[in-house]
Amino acid sequence: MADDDAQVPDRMGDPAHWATGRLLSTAARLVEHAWDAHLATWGLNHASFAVLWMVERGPLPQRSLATSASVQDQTMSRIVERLQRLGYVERARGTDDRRQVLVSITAEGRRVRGLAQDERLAEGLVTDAVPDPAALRRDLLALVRQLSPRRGGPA
Amino acid sequence: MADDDAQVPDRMGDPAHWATGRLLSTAARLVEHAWDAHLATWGLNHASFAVLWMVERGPLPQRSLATSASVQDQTMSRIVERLQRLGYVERARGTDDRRQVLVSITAEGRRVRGLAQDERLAEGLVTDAVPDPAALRRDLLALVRQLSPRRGGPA
DNA sequence: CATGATTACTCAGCAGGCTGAACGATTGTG
DNA sequence: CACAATCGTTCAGCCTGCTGAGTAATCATG
Repeated sequence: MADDDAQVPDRMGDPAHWATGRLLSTAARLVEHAWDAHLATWGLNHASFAVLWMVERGPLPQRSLATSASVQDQTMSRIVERLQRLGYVERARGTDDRRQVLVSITAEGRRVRGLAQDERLAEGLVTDAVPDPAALRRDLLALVRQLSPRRGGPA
Repeated sequence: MADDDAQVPDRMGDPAHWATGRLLSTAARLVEHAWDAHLATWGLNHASFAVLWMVERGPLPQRSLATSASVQDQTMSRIVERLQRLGYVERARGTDDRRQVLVSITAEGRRVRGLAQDERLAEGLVTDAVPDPAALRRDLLALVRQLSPRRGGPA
């Protein structure tokens, strides 16, 4: 068996032969990795940076953060816990609905968020490598819209 | 503060305003999730399925699997360990180079891989949602090629 | 042949994802 | 007011991904 291929045949060593889903996952992971390397300077990563971005305009319920980010509540809970440990956000019980946990950014969190922000780097990671960034955005957006669990969709 | 927006302002609730990297990560995770739901029938997921696909043609060193999949050796080690636990692959020390661990597929592994294969489902997840799947593939391929750590690049 | 560098892999530990189960606060209903 | 249903969050546990550190085999060099 395997009489005409090297140890790692082109068929699998070359991404050109991968299924599109695998291509998508790998590309995402590579971009994430590069972006995380930048954010690590302030103890942040792609997930926690996105949270800081969301709460910058004002306190939000943790559940809202999870929904917007398309992750489970449990996942968001740990991300916020870590941000709190770093001193970048605070958590307080909601006043009108005391079930909620309101997440608000601290002064230090706002400062760090501003420092970490680097549109040029972030977008450049993708746009510098891709022939048609606008088309890519359009396709990714279509994917996210299509696959996001729509609450109250076609009953 | 926050005098003119609802609890979750459009600015962050609507993916159209996200950075491209975040769009990419989210799209990848949503596609992965749907594909994993299918593979879970046989105890597989996107990572382990890819390994079965790679070793189907013959035994390969674990390191080669890691490199092809663009993950760390440690990550691949645990994926293979789990596949071994499921009885889908076997591990054997290399004969010529006893540092290597050669991963080979079992009969059961081959059978399950065949059952789990579903090109229509896998590709359809992406192509059914996207205007121009070919352009998406081209852009993702460019990203992977650009960001993959090239060993022996410009010295 | 002995020594040191390199290679292949494993172990320990952290973080982001997931599911399932529990818990407290709120809301609805009789 | 008591009680059940619901909502928001947390806890436990699993998998994938990462880094850092360690071990064993191989290779290169003197």
